[in-house]
Amino acid sequence: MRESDLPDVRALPLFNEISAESFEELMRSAYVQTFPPAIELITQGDPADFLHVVLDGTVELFATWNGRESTMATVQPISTFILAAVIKDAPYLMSARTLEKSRVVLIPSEDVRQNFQKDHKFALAVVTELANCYRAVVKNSKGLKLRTSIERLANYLLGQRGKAGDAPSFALQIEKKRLASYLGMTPENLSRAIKSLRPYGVLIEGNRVTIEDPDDLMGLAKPTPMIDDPAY
Amino acid sequence: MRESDLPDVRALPLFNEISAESFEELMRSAYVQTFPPAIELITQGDPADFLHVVLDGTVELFATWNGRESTMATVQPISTFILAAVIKDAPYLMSARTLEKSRVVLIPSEDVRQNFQKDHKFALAVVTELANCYRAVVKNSKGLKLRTSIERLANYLLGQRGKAGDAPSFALQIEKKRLASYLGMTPENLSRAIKSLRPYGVLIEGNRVTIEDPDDLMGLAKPTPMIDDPAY
DNA sequence: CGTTCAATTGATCAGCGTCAAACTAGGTGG
DNA sequence: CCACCTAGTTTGACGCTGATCAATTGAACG
Repeated sequence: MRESDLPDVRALPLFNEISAESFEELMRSAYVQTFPPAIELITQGDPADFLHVVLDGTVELFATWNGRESTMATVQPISTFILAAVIKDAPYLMSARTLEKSRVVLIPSEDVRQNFQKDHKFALAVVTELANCYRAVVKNSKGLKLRTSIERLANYLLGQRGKAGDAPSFALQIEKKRLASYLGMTPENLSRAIKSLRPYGVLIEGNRVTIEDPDDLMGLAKPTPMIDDPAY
Repeated sequence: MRESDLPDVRALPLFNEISAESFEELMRSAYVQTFPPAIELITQGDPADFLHVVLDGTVELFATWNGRESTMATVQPISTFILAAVIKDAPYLMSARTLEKSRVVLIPSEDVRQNFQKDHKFALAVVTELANCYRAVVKNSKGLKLRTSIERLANYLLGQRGKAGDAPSFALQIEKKRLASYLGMTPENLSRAIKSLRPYGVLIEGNRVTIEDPDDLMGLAKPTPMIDDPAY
C-alpha cells in the first residue's frame, strides 16, 4: 500500500491509539485496492476475511432476503466497516458494494483478531468503535419503529444540513433511490414525501436541497439526539 | 448481594474469563435489588450509572419518541443490558421496565469502565458481547426492512419453537401487546396476523402456541440464520 | 445521438393503523 | 368464594399510508 495512505488510516479512532508495532504489523499484511463503481465487495453470508477501510469513494452496505433488498448504510471516507463480523470471525450480515470508484484498504481478519488479543489499546479502541456502531443501529431502529417515513425524511434532511455546516442549501450525498431504501420506503414514495415537505420550506431540485426555514421543518421532524445525533 | 448469586453472574460470558480480582472488585460495589412488576428501571436519556444484570424475572427494553412507544427487546435471565451506554459513559438510548417481579444486579458504571481499562480479559469479553449485541440489532433491522409483519411473526414463532426444543406446542414468553410492538405492529394487527397463519398450521389460544406443520410454516417464513439465528 | 437508468407522476390497491365496541381473563376486595 | 374491576385481546368498520403498476420525463454516459 501507498506510503501516503498510512497517516489517514492511522488517524482513525480505531488505529489512533494502538502501538506502532501493532499498526505496522496490520499495515504490512494489508493492501489497498481501487474498485470501479457498482462492484460487490462483500456478500452477506460469506466468511469475514478482511476488515475494510474506505479511503476514497462511497460504499453501500445493504441486506437482501427473499429477493428483496434494502440499503442499511452508506460508508464514506475515512471509516471502517464490518468490524463486528471480523472480530467474531463470523459471516458478514450485510453485503457491500461500491457506489463510485473507491479506494479500499483490506486488512486480513486474522491479523486484526491477533492484534486485538495482544494489544490492549487496540482492544479498547475496538470496544469504543463497536459501542458506537451498536448505538448507531439502535438509533436507526428507533427511527424505523417510532417515526413515519415523512418524519424520517425530515430528520434525515436536517441531519444532512448539519453535516453541511447548517448551510441553507446543500447536495444530497446519495441517489434518491438509495435514500428511499435507506429510509425504508420506495422511490415513488420518497418523491411524494419530498413534495409533502414543500409547505415546510423544503425544496429539492435534482440532488440540491434547500431548507428555507429550518425551524419550521424541525416542528415537524422533532429531532432528538437520542435518534439523530451520531455523536450521542 | 447474596453469596449464592455470585456463581450465576460469574458464569456470564461477560464475566467468565476475567480475573478473580476484577470480578471481586466489581461485585463488591454491586448490589442486588428486587423490583415489583412495571417498574421503570432506567429512562432513555439518563446518564448510564449502572450496568444491569437480570437474575430473575423479565425486563423490557423500549424506546419512546413524540408520545409513541416501541418495544425494542425483552431481556431474560441471565443476561446484561445497556452495556454500550456504560462503556461509552453516554446516556441510555432505551428505557427499561420490569414486566414481572425481577431481581437485578446493579454494577456502578465507573467500576465497569475502570476494570475494562485495566483487565485485558474483561476488555476482550466486552468486545465479544458488544459484537453480539450489534449483530443482534442488525438482524432485527434487516427483519424490519425486508419482511412484512406476517413474515416477521412467522419467523418469531419458529424461533420460539426452537427455543422450546422444537416442541410442537409452547407458551409465548411475552404478552401479545408487547409482541406486537416488538414486531412493529399494533395489537389488532397481530391478532389478525395470527389468524392469517391458521392455514399454515399455526394455532394460538391464549399464550399457548401450537405449530402443526413446521415445514409448512417455514415455506412462508423462509428463515435464514442471517436474520433469525441469535448465534450466527 | 441514442441507450440506459433514475426520477417523477398518476391510478389503483393492499396493508396496516385507528376507532369503537364486545369479549375475556386475571386480580382485588367484599 | 364470588362479584367486580381493570386491562388485555379480539372483532368489525373505516380510512390513511405507502406499495405496486404503468407510463412519461429527465439526465448521464458512451
